[in-house]
Amino acid sequence: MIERHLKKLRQRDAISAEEEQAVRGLVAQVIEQPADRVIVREGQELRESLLLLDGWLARVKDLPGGQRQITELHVAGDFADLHGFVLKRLDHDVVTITRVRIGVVPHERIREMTERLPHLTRIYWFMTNLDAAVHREAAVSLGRRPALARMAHLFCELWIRLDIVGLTQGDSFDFPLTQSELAEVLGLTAVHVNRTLQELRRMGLVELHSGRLRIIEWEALKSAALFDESYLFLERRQR
Amino acid sequence: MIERHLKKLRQRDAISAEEEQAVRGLVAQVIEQPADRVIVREGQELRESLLLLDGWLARVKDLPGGQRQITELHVAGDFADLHGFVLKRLDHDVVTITRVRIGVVPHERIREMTERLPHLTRIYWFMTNLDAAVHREAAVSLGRRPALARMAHLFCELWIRLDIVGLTQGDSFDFPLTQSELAEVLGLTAVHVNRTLQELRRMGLVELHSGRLRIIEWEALKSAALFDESYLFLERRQR
DNA sequence: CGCGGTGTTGAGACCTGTCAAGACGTGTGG
DNA sequence: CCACACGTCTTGACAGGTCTCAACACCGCG
Repeated sequence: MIERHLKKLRQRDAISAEEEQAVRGLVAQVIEQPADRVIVREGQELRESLLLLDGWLARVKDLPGGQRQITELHVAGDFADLHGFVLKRLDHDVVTITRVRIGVVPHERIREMTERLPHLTRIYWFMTNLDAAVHREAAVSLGRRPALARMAHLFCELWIRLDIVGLTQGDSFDFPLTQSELAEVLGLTAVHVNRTLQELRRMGLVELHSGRLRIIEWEALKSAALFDESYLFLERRQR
Repeated sequence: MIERHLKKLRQRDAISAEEEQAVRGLVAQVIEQPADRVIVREGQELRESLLLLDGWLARVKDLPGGQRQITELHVAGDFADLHGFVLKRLDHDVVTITRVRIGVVPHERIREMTERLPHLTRIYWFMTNLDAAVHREAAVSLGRRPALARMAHLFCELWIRLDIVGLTQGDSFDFPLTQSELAEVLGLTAVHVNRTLQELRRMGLVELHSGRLRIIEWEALKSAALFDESYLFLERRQR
């Protein structure tokens, strides 16, 4: 199941046999968690990071007053809080969206990797920077794109990210978020998410029901979103 | 002038004499650039990163249609595009706000550092993750905070970041952005920035004229912004 | 003295939010 | 098997924050 993670790495750079061994050796144990659980709390002292093997996670920032902003969604293959390795605590919670399987990676092992494998270290450094690039694109969405384009953009991004790790089937994929959770990602209210979703459906671009998202018109969806995938750094090259 | 950069590092972890030497050795040359110049273009192949020694930079993402989102502001001491070292190209432009002095750091030297100095490498890894934490806080602002709080929050953040590197004087600091540029940071229009600024002034929280921002009521400004500095990771600890 | 960039103001439109109620669906217990 | 409960989704009416467009004021600079 760590295969998905390796796929994600190999999409961006070559991984040697020795490095692959090191990656496989990172996971100390595999645990499961049910849906709707806080699994890492903001500020908590960290000794390990979480490699998501299966299911969906979200990174959530709370505001006094009960509002929340989901700053990133994570799917199988993502290192959800690798940044915690150097930050030592997080500025947000990590919560489960669905039931998940997680590989627990002790910081001790990552640290050992940084002492021994500089190239692999640079790849993981790259991965946290890719994460930041996704944040920046989200900032553009939140700052400048109207609701419809914002939602369309998210769907495009998720399609590509899931496709890399083999989690799309034909023109659709599992999409377990409720409309309220979607609203927390998009910086909208649940009511407006509902109406925007209907609009996307009425335009014949996507369909979403019972936890499954179908992209009907990929090209039209992309242009509604003004989507340009270059911020996902899909090219493979020496890092 | 690289002292400001060292200050910023030392705020977060101890730097040994050997590491300090390495940091000083990163800069190959110092160049100057006038205001309002694009100095790194999105997508451009990178062989060096830019350490800002003096002045202000912005990282800008363009949308087809001419809209722009500034995803981060940089002040003296910031490594503006350290993430470019592993990304190899940027997903945004880097532009000058003011006249700047910049230390040019060849990637070759950073790479050499990653092979030889794992602890310093982790510190720089930390710095790019700090950058991402600032992005996340910006996402909360853009997604959830109304204009007034959003602007107040930015002013609080800048005050702290400038204070770390010794660029505040009393209750004020140089703030060279035009209202249009401020709008590009905040995801607002210039007109609304103007009105919001008047509101903050009318409330007696800040004053801004001729490129200088004065914070009149720090506590009131913080609470108007719901500002909590913990996302800036100001504590010093082993990384 | 005129010009271009910047800042300011007003009126009206529009997108998104708020509040409230009801529909739907699925799991639970009687 | 039905009744109910709870979360989720949907809908309507209305409010409000922010945008758009347009005009004008201000100011430093050539």
